Amino acid sequence: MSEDICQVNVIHEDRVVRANQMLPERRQVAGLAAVYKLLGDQGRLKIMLALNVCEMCVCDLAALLNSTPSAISHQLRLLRTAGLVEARKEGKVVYYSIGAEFVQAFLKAGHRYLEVSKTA
Amino acid sequence: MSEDICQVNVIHEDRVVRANQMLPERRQVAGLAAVYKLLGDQGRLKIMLALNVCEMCVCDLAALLNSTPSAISHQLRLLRTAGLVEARKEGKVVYYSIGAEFVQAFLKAGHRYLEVSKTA
DNA sequence: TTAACGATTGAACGTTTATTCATATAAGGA
DNA sequence: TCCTTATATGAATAAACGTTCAATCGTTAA
Repeated sequence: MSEDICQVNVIHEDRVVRANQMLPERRQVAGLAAVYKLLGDQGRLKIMLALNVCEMCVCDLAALLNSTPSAISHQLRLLRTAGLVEARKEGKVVYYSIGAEFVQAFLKAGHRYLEVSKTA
Repeated sequence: MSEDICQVNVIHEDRVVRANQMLPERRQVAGLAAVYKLLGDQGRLKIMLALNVCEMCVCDLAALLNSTPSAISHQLRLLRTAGLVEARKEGKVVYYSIGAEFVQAFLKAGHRYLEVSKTA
């Protein structure tokens, strides 16, 4: 009867140890995954790509995505909470724009992917 | 009684038109979102970060993620179908590694994010 | 003040998704 | 051959997710 908690039979312990040392902390991986997840929805990704062109209000985005202001607003709240977009209010209208510089690095990686997948 | 199919009141039609022209085709946005979505899970992201260090077998990854070979195998199948990883069989052991160059651009964007979020 | 509009919110619904468990395949060693 | 090990797979369950609908808030114009 083994005392191991983990039943997995590690084949290459050296690799596991090395990878484990290279991995960011749990919290950081979680934060990074959260960003990817937000970009991993077609609607939200379109929003981000659109805001990368120019700032827009909720109605504009709803028209662009052929969706409803309510649905868009829900998505924007998620993006805003994560700091991916920021809001600016002008009268009744709320304008949204890209919220942090690092976001563009993600979108740039996306564009590279699109070029590759085009030629393939 | 309006004939508009879309009930949304577009405020800045010029912006909507411009953003619409800049957006990639529907299929491409979908493909890109699919990649982000795959990276948007903590487990899969860890797998990708680990494979970016060195190739590993299913058992190694299971040990690293403190998970089961079955769960890992399911995730690897998704990553493999999307071309994010590739498999190499050697005897009973299957070694997985990063499947395409563009993947590294995504992970690099991720690292930039981690640096920013550290200082913040 | 009232009405109209842009935006937000909360609850409910249906769908998608990750994990688990049991089973199956495939390869090596006894 | 039979048993063990490394993966893979399918079905089932529970959690997470996106959209919808109805209601609400805040602002501007009448």
